[in-house]
This record gives sequence, structure tokens and C-alpha cells, in this order.
Amino acid sequence: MTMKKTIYLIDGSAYIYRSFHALPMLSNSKGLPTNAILGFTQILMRLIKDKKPDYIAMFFDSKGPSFRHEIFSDYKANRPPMPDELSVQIPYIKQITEAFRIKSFEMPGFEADDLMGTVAREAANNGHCAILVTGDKDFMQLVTDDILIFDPVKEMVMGVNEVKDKAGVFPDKIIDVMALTGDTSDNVPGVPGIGKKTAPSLIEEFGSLDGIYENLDKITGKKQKENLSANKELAFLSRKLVTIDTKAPLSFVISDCSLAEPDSASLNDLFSELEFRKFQQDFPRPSDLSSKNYKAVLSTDDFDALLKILSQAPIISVDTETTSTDPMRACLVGLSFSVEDHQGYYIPVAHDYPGVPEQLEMSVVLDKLRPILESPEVHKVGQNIKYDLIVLKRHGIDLKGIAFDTMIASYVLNPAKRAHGLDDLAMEILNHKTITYEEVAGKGKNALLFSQINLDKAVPYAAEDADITRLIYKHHKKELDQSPGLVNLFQTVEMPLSGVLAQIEMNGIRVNVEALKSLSKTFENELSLMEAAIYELAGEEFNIQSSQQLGVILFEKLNLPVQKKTKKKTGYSTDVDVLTTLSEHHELPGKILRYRTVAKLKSTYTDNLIELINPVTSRIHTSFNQTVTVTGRLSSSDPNLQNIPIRTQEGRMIRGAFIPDEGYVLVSADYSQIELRLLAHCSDDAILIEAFNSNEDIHTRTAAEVFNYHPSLITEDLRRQAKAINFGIVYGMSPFGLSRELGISQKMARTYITQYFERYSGVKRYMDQAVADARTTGRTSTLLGRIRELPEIHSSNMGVRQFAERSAINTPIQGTAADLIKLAMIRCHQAISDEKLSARMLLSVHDEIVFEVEESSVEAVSARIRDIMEHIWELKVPLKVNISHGKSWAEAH
DNA sequence: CTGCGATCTTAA
DNA sequence: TCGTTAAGATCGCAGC
Repeated sequence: MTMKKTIYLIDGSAYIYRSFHALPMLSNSKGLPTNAILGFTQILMRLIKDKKPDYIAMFFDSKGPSFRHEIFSDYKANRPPMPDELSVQIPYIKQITEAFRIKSFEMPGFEADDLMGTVAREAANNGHCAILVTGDKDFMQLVTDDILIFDPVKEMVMGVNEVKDKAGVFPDKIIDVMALTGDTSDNVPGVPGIGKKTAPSLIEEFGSLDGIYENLDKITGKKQKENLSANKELAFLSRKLVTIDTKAPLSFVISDCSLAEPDSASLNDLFSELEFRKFQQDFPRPSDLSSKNYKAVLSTDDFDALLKILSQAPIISVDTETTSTDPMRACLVGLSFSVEDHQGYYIPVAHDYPGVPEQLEMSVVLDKLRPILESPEVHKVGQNIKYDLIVLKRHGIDLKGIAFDTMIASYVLNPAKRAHGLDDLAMEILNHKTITYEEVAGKGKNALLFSQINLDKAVPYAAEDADITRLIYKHHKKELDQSPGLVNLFQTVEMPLSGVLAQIEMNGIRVNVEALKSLSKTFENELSLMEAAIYELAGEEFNIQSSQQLGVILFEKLNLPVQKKTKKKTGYSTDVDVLTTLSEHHELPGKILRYRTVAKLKSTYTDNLIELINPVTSRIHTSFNQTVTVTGRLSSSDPNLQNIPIRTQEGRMIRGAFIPDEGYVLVSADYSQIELRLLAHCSDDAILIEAFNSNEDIHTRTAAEVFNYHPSLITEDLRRQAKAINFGIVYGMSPFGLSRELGISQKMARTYITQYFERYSGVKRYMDQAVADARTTGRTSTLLGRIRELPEIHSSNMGVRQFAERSAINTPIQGTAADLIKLAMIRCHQAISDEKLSARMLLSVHDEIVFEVEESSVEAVSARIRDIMEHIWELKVPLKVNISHGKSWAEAH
């Protein structure tokens, strides 16, 4: 065993290109493309982690032409110039290399290959082992016992023997072989007609390129001989071009390349700017909160002192620690507060583990805090404060004076951001890595409840959350203040809505458990019956729920015609379109479809729903997420009550299980055609406006316009087609999409769309304008000033760009509808409370609000709701609201 | 055992 | 290449 030290030489430029083309177009929220940087960084970090090199060096191509261009002007002439999306990434890659403290080589007139070759030879001559990290086969010429190639993508090491296996010759003959074969990617010509099969055997036979030309007469193939003799100069030129220059004039001292500790702070900065969250966590900043001062409050004296501080502070940050992420089940364990930078208090009230210090009594703590927490004059800031609001309410505290929610602020500032969690915000804004919940509680099934966590860990964690929240608040406040439109949206819509949502979630909705259980049973019976029938038809047992296994049965065993592949080309598609078509050929696909429908209903809409019934309230308390969608809509989870079935008979039975409290009815109020009405308003289209103003059926009107018939002649089917067109328009649909939807030819679909825009010319104008505006501003916005950044609108990737263009059309419409329904929710909530209506708001489903109303006041409340909703904003067309009520959600809809 | 991407289905 | 916005169940693979 030799104890030679290894130096890894990385072909930086090659991996930059490779990552750029291999990875999809990624960018940070500022629109900076990041895919090449990401790929490069991944490869680099993995190499360091897996190989732990003694020495390491990075190599880049130099900008200008190399000496190869001087001897052959067409060298690499087939390479398009570097796209802008890539060139902007290069400086970051160099900065990252530098921050890793890796020596990099770059020299005018030389390519990375030559520099790598030079260093590799030099290192080998000095008794080291050099590993060329590259996927480029040109490097095979350099391989010796001391110079190896490592391809990190294939995880393969190449030595002398592997080169022989791969190329057919030993490394010393590689350049002669390449002289004959050429290299299409670098535009190195070679000899025509001689490829990678012939070249090695010729070189083997005659020893070298010179050998071949000294023995031309011995070549047997007539055509081969002709080609060789006619292209002698090309062959020798090609050899020069492919030969890696190992004598580049660089100074190399191996000790400069020792693997060093990375510059963690710089990497943190870079990864923060690039929004590489995962990497950023690997390189924490030396804490800038080093002077932090986090205190546990365990004595009455300390508590009284804190109360005084809290009551005098202009704004306080509040956070609760509990036993559950579900605020309707969580028990309070402690409260934390912060009133100044790098400082925080934690009041434990229910920690319970062996040896826990004596804590203040929860009821005493809450009673003494009550005047502060319930005072509208004491301003509070929190992160996702809806959660704390619900928890505190369930513990008898009516939190008031909520001034700022950092999670919502983050969302309003940039809804397209993936994560608005406190840990993410701390990293992004303060460059601070917070203590995570996982770090104190562990994860998985062994995770501790917060009450079981030792105060030594709980205090810094809890107090830090309050401290960080307040610091983030200061930052967000400043940022919001720079854009008046967003402040307004934040203050008049999103912050008030947060309280409304808290109320809705606490209200919950009653369900008929027995009905759900019996439905579940019915579904189960049908599934087991179908299972047998399906195995019979398939001729074998398999996992019906596995689309992969189903694909094999349908397309390999039964040989049914393949309709389409899955998106990632990993297999056969078996979605509803495919199976519907196939059901004409065979009985099995139809059965599968039915099986899927029933299985989905059972697992998602009966069993899961039953599990989520709160044992205390016997109701379902969904969670309305205010910071998820890019358009401004709400989303709902645990359970998602925004996608409860409605279209089919069985689906409606699920809705039938949502019922009102005794003495109440469910009232559903939904905006009729709100998106098309908003399209009419925004586009100022004469026909659309006139149609809505005269209360026409909009789909019939569109059918009349597009198919050029009198409205009285519009059949059900024509109306259905027009409906698809109307919806498609709002989504920026293409002829392809419409043709697929309606089962008509693309040509026909194109005609429909053309005709639509011909008639609704205002809509056409609006859409073009929407895209043009997005292009100039890089964003779209809604009626209430909500914004969505669209950096992809300038992408050079057509698919990506078109997606952004469709978003520019759809987001203002969908987002404005969301704005209006949010406003309506706030006003309805106010009315219920101010006018003491015997009604509760239960749900919001995009264009619908569901209430639970005392039977005797249904008419009055419905009229009030209608009035609020229909007059929520003055538009060029009336807003129409359909209201109905019943003894279940199915009846009310 | 856990996490995650892929596939499929539900809604507006 | 080909219609927007979501949540969730399940499978099957990768990694611990």
C-alpha cells in the first residue's frame, strides 16, 4: 500500500455546463437563475464529503479564444455563445469556490483541460496521486498509474485498464485515435468515415498516426485508404487539437491546494442570496445574537417585573408553546415574550418531567397576563398568530391588539416564496439559524411533547422564537412601508382576515358520524366485490392501487393500446382519460376506474374525515392556510374541506354528512361566475359587460357569439362547449388544450378561440396587455394591490416563459376573486358580531362562504349576507350571489 | 423506519 | 410543449 496523497482536480467549466443543461430552470425569488450554481455546488459538496481529498483544485476555461483557435479557426465553432441565464451564474460559482477556500486555475489562451493536465502531471511527478474529476473522455489520454479519472455522476473511477476497455487502446494512444475519429462536440474534424470502431484497430495495427501514414499502402479498405490519404493534414491538425497541453506556464505548489475549512460566513451569505436553504443550514453563521439574553420566569417577583415591562412596551412579541400543532387540541405549556433585541422571556406553566423546577401556576399566570393580552392598546406581534389566538382562546384568554403577523407579512411581500416558517425567515432575513423544534424535541414517533422538554432546552428555544419574531417584524415593517399598496392589503385585508379565520376554525363544522361510517362500510363492501372481479379479468392478483403494476397488466399482459406515457416517461399513464378510452376495448379499465373512485371516496372523504373529528367538540376544525397559494387564495388542510366531492351521486352523499347544529341550518352563499365577471370588469369588453348587465346566461351568450347562432338555437351541448371555452380563456388555454377538453380537432379548437377573441375583442386586448405589463414590471397585481413576482416571464425557455404568461393572465383574475371573497368574509364577520346575528361562519371555498344560521333568522341573515357580498366592491358589472340553505351542505348547495 | 418524488383524484 | 390554483392517498425507491 502506497500512502500517496491524492489531489482532486475538478473540471469546473464542464460541470457548470452540464448542470445548466441537466437541471430544470431554477431561480431565486429575485429571478436570478440558479440551476448551474446548484448543480455545481452539489457535485462539489458531495465530492468533499465522500472523498475527503487531501488536496483539491478547481479549473475554469478562460473567456477568450485558446491557442487551439489560432491553429484551427473553426475549433468549437458549433458551440452557441453562452446563454445569459448561464453567464450570470458564473460569478456566483467562482465566489462559492473561493468561499470553500479552494484554489482555482484559469489562464487566458488555455482551456481548463490544459491546466488540469499540467497540474496532474506535475503532481504525479512529485509523487502524488491525481484524480481528474470530469465526465469528459478527452482526459483518457492523461491516465497513468498515478493519474486517474473519476466521474462523480456515474461514480466511476477509470485507470489505465478501464481506458483500454472503454476506448480500445491504452492512454498513450488516445490522441492518435481521436485524431482519426475527431470530436463532434468540439468541432474537431478527424478523418471522415473513420469512427470509434475503426480508429482503435488501425492504431493498434500500425502503432500510431505516423505509423499509419508510413504504411498507407498496407491499408486494405479502398475507401478507407482514400479518406486517410486525402485528409492527412486534417488528421494531424486534429491530433494537435485534442492533445491536452501539459506544459501550460502556471506555477503550482501543492500545499496551496490543501483542503481547508470553508469560509462558513461567506457561504452562508451566498446561499442565503441564492435561497439554497438546505446548504445554508450546513454553514451556519457565527451567531450574531451572541449577546442574547433569554430568561426563564419561575418566581412571582420575576413575573411581576415582566408584567411591568410588557405593559410599558410599545409592541411585544408573543408566542405560545403547546403539546400539539393542532390549535384545537393543543394544551398550553408555556408563553414567551420579547420586547427588545436579543432578549426574551419564557414562562413555563405545564412542563412535566422528572426533576422539573417548580413553575408558576397556569391560572395565576393567565389571570395576571389577561389585562395585557386582552388589551387592544398593547400591540402584539406574532408568527402565525392565528394559532396562538386559538390556543389562548381555548384557555380563556381573548387575545386583542394583534398588530402584526410576520408570516402573513412575508406572504404579502412575496407570495411565491415556498416557505414562510420562522426558521426560514430567520435564515433569510437575519442570517440566523434558529434552534429547531426537532432539535429540542426529536422527531418521528419518539418525539417528545413540549411539556416533557427540559427547561434548559425549552427556555432558549421558546425565548428565541419570540425574540426572532420581533426582529423579523422590524425588518418586515420597514419593507412593507416602502410599498403603500401592500401595507393597505396587509392592514385592511390579511391581518383582519387572520382573526376571522381563527373564529371559523374554532367554530368547526358538525358532521353526521353515523352517516360517514355507514358510507365507509358501503364503499368497503363494493371494493372487496370489485377486487375479486378485477383479479378475474386480469388473470392474476396484483396491487390495484399501483399504477405501475396496472400498467404492466394492461399494456404488457393484455396488450391494450398504449395511449400516453407518464410525464416523466417512467411508465405508462393509466389516468382517467386513458382508462376511459380503453374501457371500449376491455372490461378491466372500467372496473379500475370505479375502484379508484370508491377507494378515493373511502380513504379521503370518509375514513380520514372521521379521524379528524375533534373528540371534545365533535366537530371538524379544518385549518385555513393564509400563506400558501401564489394567487392569494386560501387553502384548507387537515382536512381539506375545499375539495369535498359534489359532481357525482356518491360525492353528494359525503356533502350530505356535513350538517348544522340543532336548531340551525346551513346557508351557502356563492358568487356566480365571479371570475368571468372580473374578466368583464378588467377587460372592459363591451359584449361581456352587456351580457352580465342584462343578466344573461354567460355560457349561452358565449355559444351564440362563438358559433354564430341565435341564443334560442343554443343546445345543451353547444352551451357545454362554450362553458369549456369560457373556463379555458381564464386559464390562458391553447388550441391543444381546448381540443383535448372537447374531443375536437386542434384546427377546430383554434377556430373557436379565434372566433371568441374576434367577438370578445376587449378580452383579447386585456390579455395582451396583462402579458405586456408583466413583461415590463416583472410582476402581476390584483384589484386590491396583491402582487406576484413573475421573473420567469423573461426566461429563454419557451415552456417556462409561456407558463409565466398564462400566470400573468390568470393571477389577476383568480387573485382579485380571492381579494373580494376575503373582504366579504371580513364584512360578514363584522356584521355577525356588530348586529348580533345568530349565525356562524363555517367555511370558505374560493367563491363560496358557508354559514350555520339559526332557523328562525335564515331569511334575514341570508338577505344581509347577500347585501354585503354583492356590494363588496363597485365594478362595471353587478356581482351576483346565489344563496340557498338546507339541513346539510348537500341540500344547501 | 422515514422522507420524498411520482402518479392519480378531488375541488374552485 | 400544450389550462390556473390547491391537498392528499398511495406506491415505490433511497437513505438511515
